[in-house]
Amino acid sequence: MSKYDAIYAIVREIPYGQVATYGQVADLANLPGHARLVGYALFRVAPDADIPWHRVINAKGEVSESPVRYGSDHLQRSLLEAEGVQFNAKGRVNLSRYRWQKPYDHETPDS
DNA sequence: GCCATGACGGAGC
DNA sequence: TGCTCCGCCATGG
Repeated sequence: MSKYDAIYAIVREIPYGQVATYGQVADLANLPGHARLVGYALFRVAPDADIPWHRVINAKGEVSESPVRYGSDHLQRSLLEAEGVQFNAKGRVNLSRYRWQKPYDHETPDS
């Protein structure tokens, strides 16, 4: 699970009131394109670690959920709202506004 | 060891 | 904007 340690580290560094997409976390965790593993990894460790997993959402800006989660989506949304993240009528957030982005490193959105 | 599934992403229609 | 299909990797039966 060492490789996932990077994922946990990234998620753990997500600041208050901001969110990150699985793809973004995957990229920052040196796992480009493996967004699925990020979600899977979080699913396996979330309840067992002190990680703000509720700040990790999908590229659609919507809080992902699973039949097994059964209601945790409500909790995640509540936590995000408590941090100042506003949800629209479709239950999605404005990624352009709440998406977490590193101050300045090597990664740039575009040119 | 193989098969099916899954907190996703991106491209196509 | 919304839905569908494909790809990628790890886990569980």
